[in-house]
Amino acid sequence: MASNEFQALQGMSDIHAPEIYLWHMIEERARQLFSCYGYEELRTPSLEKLSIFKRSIGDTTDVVQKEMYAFEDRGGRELALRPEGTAGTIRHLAGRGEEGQNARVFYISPMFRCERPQAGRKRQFHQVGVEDTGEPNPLADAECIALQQQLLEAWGLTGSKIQINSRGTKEDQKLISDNLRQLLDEHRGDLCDDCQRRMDENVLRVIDCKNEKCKAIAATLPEMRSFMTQESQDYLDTVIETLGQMGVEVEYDRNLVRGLDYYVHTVWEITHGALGAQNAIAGGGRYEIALGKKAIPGVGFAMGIERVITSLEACGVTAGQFAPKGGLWLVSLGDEALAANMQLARELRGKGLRCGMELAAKSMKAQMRKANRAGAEKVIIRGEDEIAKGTAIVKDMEDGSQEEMGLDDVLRIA
RNA sequence: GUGAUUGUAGCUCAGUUGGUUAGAGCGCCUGAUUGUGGUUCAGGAGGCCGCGGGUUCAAAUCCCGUCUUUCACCCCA
Repeated sequence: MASNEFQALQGMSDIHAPEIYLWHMIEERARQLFSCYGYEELRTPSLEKLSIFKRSIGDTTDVVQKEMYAFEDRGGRELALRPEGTAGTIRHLAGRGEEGQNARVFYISPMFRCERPQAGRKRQFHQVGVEDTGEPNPLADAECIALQQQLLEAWGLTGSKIQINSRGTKEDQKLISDNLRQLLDEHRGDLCDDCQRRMDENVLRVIDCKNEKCKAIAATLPEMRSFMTQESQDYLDTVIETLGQMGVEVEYDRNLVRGLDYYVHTVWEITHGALGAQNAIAGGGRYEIALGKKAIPGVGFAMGIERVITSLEACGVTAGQFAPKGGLWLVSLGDEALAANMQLARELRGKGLRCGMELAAKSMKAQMRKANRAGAEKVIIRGEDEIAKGTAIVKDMEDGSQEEMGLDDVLRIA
């Protein structure tokens, strides 16, 4: 049915079986691993004040300027659907005072960005992310990256690559920007239009521009880290060294900067070859976010579930592997048996068993076909004859053998 | 937001230079002697040809608009 009437909005999709079983696996394993690291789940509203995003993500970023679903509600309040999870999480933690300054929380939630859809880019997409608040500490950054790596392993994802870099402190960033602006000034005319704009708004973005000319110019510049204090450089080295000791392989990328304003020090990105142009399955970094007077420092990451799924499929991990299978199927013959079997099914299901049955009077053949299609391991046949005798026939769908037995025995076997 | 691309049965797709009742495979339903699935055989149901206009004696097919799909730019997870 290709009619628009029944279609979800552009760039949004209904997630249904069997794919949903992959989602379940992803979410279950994430919750389990996060718990091992002492993270607790946080569910914040999808809708927030627009100002929350402007202040944390950055007023001039593309995400805020042209990708958000922002609107006025009936009371004239400026609101926006969250384009990412960190802002709302920090809003929540900031309200918890001291407790929020040293917290570990994770979320698994839908995010919204009003962009043109393409491979790996939906208007409603889903992220699993964590935030670990606390004063800057390279070990915390390393642990966060290691956790992320372990999560990928738990999902069965292989072939991903972690790239890491540092943006330095806020003070370093001023120095870096000033220096870059000065060095780039003579090349200004050779830069692409976007980068000419970025020169004033956010010079750092010039460094990771994909335009060939810009790339060539960027290659002539000194590494970003060379403009940072020794302390900041040591910070990055410690993160990388610690990860090495933990057996987590990362690749230093001198041009990685990432687009959101709140990042300081460590930033990283995980990419996977199975993806298209949008090849990042995850991104993360250390940040400092000031919603009130006091900035909240922390480190965190977010992973795009849809992109993880694409990558998993390339690794041979499919939804079918996690779909429920087996179970029982109850076959009834005659109205009386149908009514009696409703009660039997209720009992079996109450014991935690998967048990299907046909609720309309259908031929035995039709019921058997359904049982087969449902992948039932055993079929319990209980028609009028069996009810009169107080028995049921249990048939093994694998080898076709069957046996008539008392109802009590049926319950015991099931 | 820009550029390209797609839309025909539940699914995957055919459909000749516009020309009769729009097809296939898979799936679904019903049968092949009484109450037994998968394989086989026979039969059957199921389409506003995305939607709205237009051209024409005639449109799934040509033109315009619109929505949608996919991909890239841009941006990011």
